[in-house]
Amino acid sequence: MKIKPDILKQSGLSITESRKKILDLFLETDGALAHADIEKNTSSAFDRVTVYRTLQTFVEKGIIHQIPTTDNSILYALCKHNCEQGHHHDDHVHFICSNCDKTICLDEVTVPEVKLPKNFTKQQSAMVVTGICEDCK
Amino acid sequence: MKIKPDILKQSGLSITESRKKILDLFLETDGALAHADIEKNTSSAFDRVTVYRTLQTFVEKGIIHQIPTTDNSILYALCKHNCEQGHHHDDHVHFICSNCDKTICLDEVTVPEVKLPKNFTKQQSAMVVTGICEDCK
DNA sequence: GTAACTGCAAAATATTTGCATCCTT
DNA sequence: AAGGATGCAAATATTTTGCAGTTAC
Repeated sequence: MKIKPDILKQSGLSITESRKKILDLFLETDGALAHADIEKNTSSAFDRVTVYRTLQTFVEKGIIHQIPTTDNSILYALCKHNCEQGHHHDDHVHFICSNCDKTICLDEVTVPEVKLPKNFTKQQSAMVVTGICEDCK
Repeated sequence: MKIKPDILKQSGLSITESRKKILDLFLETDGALAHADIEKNTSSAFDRVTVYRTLQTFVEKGIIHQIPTTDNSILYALCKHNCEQGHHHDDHVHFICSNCDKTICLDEVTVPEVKLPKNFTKQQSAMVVTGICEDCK
């Protein structure tokens, strides 16, 4: 596993308490986190605004990516593969367990290609599968 | 095209001004609408709260479905096929144009099946493709 | 007439912005 | 020391809830 300071340094970010802590959370969580989860798990160690700004920065730098949800929230998960700044490559499937509500990145499952209608050009695609995860089985 | 009152009646909803107008909007829009779009396009003819409640009701009754987005909002689109109350079958791909920002339901493109890891069970799946649409080509 | 629906007011939440201060480099 | 990052306060925006009045059937 990569060491936190490295990840931050590689992205040209200064190494601060909040960034280390939030990054930690992602590294030790096997799944996606919502803004609320982060506030909860850091027990308000720092300002809500800082969380907003940190997440935004991490997305911009390609450290985490956003997962679309259907409930007026955004989930964030670590970019495990070759995401560069401003250019994400998270073509894996996201799985949301309808029992435990966890969101899991299925890194080994690639989003399949689809044939788009004529005159449509694809840039990115995302896929979210809902169901029962291995732990709740 | 189905006639509005029918859609409402079939869902066991009373036919009211707001429901007709919002349903109208969906019928004449070839694409998805966000809560904000609806408020805009009905020029505040009725309360914001009514829009929230109407959308919620429509989703419950299987008249519209939600499209996941990555920007803290929910998009809604008409269910064109066999959606029943409490049970959606919108296995088509959604396309978001990064130029004009419109979201289009590609009804003819079905979400492909993916092989999930052992012990994962699928209930539903959704797919969102970003790119350039036919109009912006 | 009754149940369902709407509008208004207000509460609860969530997000953004500006600025002074503090920390990292 | 300089630039970037944080915390605080406050402005906005969004969503939810309760209730009284209205409408559809």
